[in-house]
Amino acid sequence: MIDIKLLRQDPQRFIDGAAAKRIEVDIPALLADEARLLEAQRELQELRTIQNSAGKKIAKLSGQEKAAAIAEMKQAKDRAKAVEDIIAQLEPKVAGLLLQVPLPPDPAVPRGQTSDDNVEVRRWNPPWFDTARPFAANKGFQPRTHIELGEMLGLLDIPRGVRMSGSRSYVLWGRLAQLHQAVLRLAFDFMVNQQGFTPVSVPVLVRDNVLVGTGFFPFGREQVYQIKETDRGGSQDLYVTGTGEAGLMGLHQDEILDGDSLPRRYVTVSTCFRREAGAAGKDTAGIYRIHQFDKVEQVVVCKNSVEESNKYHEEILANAEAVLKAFELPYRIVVVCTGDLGRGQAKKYDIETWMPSRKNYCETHSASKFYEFQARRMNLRYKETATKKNLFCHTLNNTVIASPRVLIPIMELYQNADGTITVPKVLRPYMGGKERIG
RNA sequence: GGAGAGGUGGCUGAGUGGCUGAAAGCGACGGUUUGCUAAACCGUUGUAGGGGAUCAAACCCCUACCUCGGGUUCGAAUCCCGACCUCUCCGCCA
Repeated sequence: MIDIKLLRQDPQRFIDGAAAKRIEVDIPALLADEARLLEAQRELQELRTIQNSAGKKIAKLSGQEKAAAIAEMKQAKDRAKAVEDIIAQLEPKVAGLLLQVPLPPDPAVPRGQTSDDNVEVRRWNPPWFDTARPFAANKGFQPRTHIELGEMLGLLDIPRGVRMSGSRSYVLWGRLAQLHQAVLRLAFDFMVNQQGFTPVSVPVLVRDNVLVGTGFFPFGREQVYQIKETDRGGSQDLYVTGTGEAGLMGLHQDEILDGDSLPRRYVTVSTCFRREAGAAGKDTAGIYRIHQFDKVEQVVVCKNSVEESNKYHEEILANAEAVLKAFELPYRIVVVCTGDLGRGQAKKYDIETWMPSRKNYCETHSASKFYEFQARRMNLRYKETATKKNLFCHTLNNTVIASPRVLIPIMELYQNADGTITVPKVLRPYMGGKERIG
């Protein structure tokens, strides 16, 4: 959520920002409604002042004087009632509209329409694989896809996954299931042991307000699995989170943190669920776009400072890169263009890892910077030590690793001519020393 | 699932219709005292919105908030209804 005061001061900035993000929102209507609401609130406040002072008088009066004062007070009450009705009508309207206003992108973010307009900032290759050359030139044989490899080895079982749970479901068997865990463990341990992030285990079942707070709702409702507890007498429905970010951000909802305790740097590993509504027919093969996966996610909650936000944005990006480098997977960083940015994001880096079967770099990570946007929705503040003022925090998040998607480049890049898969060196300690699968 | 009890400020806890944004204690912060520490003493100490003053802050005024929503009343932390949440006991299950 953006600051309504800033919107009043400089509406054009927000109108331009929404246009750059290709998001429709009627800002003039919002401002008009908000002005009417403010006026009504001011009037109500005046009426309350009258009521309050009259109330105190009445307590001291008696007889006819008292009766007269009471009659007068009744008038003020009736007028107040009318104004209250106006407020009751406008307030939800204004709040709903305000929730829709996007955070303007950083000025330096490249303007563009779709992900095709994202701008590459750098790429990295391990010594043994150059993405500029074909696979066969790098490894001396024609590659198989991760699906072919997985089926050949009997480790990736899509039919049984589909039988149990429908499309976009899968089963990992044996050493592939172990590799999946190894990837997560390494990433999690790296964040905790090397980077000093606080490990947290959070709910993946959350209430509506957590997802409104993180900015997924109200627009992402159809992407989220819903547990209809209200149908069976429950007080609230629950939602199954699509990322650990939700639980980590929800941690400090409605809190005022001690400024000296910032930044808070959290990491969690959680199973993530996504409906993938509207993605029918897209990426249907294999384990690229699936309904359930596991992800190590990092979140930073820092002070209300653009410099700090920028610093931690680079830091969480570097953390993810460090893990990919440890895996020796070729990747590139892109800056996501304005048209491809989410409503709440000021700037976003995607990390795209090379996938031979797709002959392209494909998104495996997404590092977002929100400034106050999420914190306002979450009502997440801190007390600044020097001024004792309560300020909204800044928040950022990034994937550390998401699996099984990252198993695609691992399987395909580490495959051997005979269809076996070499285990990346850093993962072997998590695989009981195993060097090769199959 | 059955039966009870209860939700007041950072915390503990008083308060059954106007003088209560809320006693008292604790904690925190500032100060005095002190060789240092501790103790003692004095003072300050919620949040949000609006208005005024100001270059800006400090500052001043108003309004709202005693879980939430409705109701009664001229007036509600206090009375009534509903919701939500917490705790205890029993049962059931992991």
